[in-house]
Amino acid sequence: MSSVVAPPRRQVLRHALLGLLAEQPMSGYELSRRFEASVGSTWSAGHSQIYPELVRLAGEGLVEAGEPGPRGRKMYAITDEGLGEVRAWLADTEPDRTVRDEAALRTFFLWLMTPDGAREHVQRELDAAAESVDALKLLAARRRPATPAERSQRIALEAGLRATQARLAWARWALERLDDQTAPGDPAPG
Amino acid sequence: MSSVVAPPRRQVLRHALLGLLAEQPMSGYELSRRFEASVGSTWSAGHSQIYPELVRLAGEGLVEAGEPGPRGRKMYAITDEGLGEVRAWLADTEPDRTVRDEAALRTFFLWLMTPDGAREHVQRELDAAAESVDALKLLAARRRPATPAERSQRIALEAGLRATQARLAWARWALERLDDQTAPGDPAPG
DNA sequence: TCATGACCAGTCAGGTTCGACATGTCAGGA
DNA sequence: TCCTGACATGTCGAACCTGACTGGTCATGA
Repeated sequence: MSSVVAPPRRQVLRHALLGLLAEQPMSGYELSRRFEASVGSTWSAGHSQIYPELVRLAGEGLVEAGEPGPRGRKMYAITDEGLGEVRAWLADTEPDRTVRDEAALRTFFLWLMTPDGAREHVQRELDAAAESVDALKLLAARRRPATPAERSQRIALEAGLRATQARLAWARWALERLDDQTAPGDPAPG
Repeated sequence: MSSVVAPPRRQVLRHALLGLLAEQPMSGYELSRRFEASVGSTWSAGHSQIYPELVRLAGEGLVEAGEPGPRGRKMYAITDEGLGEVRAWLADTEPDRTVRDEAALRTFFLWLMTPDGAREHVQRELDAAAESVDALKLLAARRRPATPAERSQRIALEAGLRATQARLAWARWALERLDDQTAPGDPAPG
């Protein structure tokens, strides 16, 4: 019955771009920096992925490209159709809840490391989390959000902050545990 | 000076497979189920990725394939070289700390959803987190870990549990916040 | 004047991942 | 006996993603 030509994949990137453009028109360069700074904790994309995607999006009428400006800069604005597309994606499709986190994966293999290597791994996790917590707190403490978009971002930021704080607490806990394991077993109970 | 032929990429999958095989020999099928059940919260791979990778690994002498058994089942065992390879990966390479999490990404675009849609999104996050917390707690409460591998897995599990609990708490917080936003603004202070 | 570094846009090869398709075995129940 | 569902392995095309390379503008300061 159906001669399905193209089984569409997830296309998270394009919808993320549309979502960012829904806030305000931006150039590809700006988009790529925003991607890192704003949604970077949940998704990532280099400019080599973003530029071609913007061209595709423009070809489909989901965004509109302006004339090249100062340094060859091209501004992209979302169209009504594009806005409809993100909204439909958000409303009608379920997110893929599989998470990719290499650092966390490695923790499963702690036992393959030397005792020092294991401690080092967890310590690095701790450092990375601590740094990230500081950065997120700084972001969160900025001016209080004024627009709906900023309010959403504040809520999303809070998710990242809490997740990272949990990771930090975990790393401290894990370090203690590793030390206990290295220390002589079965100390006499009080 | 250097005519670098092949810039090696991350190859997380192969090392994850080696790590799982370091614990005990397994078939591809078992590996693919283990992948989901054990490290599934941090990485994912379908069998269509695992089978060819095992063949490559065998070709490089990092694992050894046994003769096909009962239902065509093939057991794979890690070799000394393979063990060296995972260990080197763990000790000498830094993890890529970029995380991919589509559900979290969507939260940045809460403002593009209808009020009901937004609440629904967060509610689903809450439900998913609650379910995941239950599952992880069940896993964590099993028998106390006996082998080094099990102890590592317990520590890794704890990371997942804490992260998920943080997500659950966040979802509750976010729901309240969304309700406040929908409610009439600026209630007179006490 | 020249060098640096941020800004800005792209292309391309090659590795990675996903979904669909294909094939077959074996145990248990209807 | 037939069916179902878990077991078990595999291929393939298309989409996705990364790193490296290319080419250019503009402001600042040495």
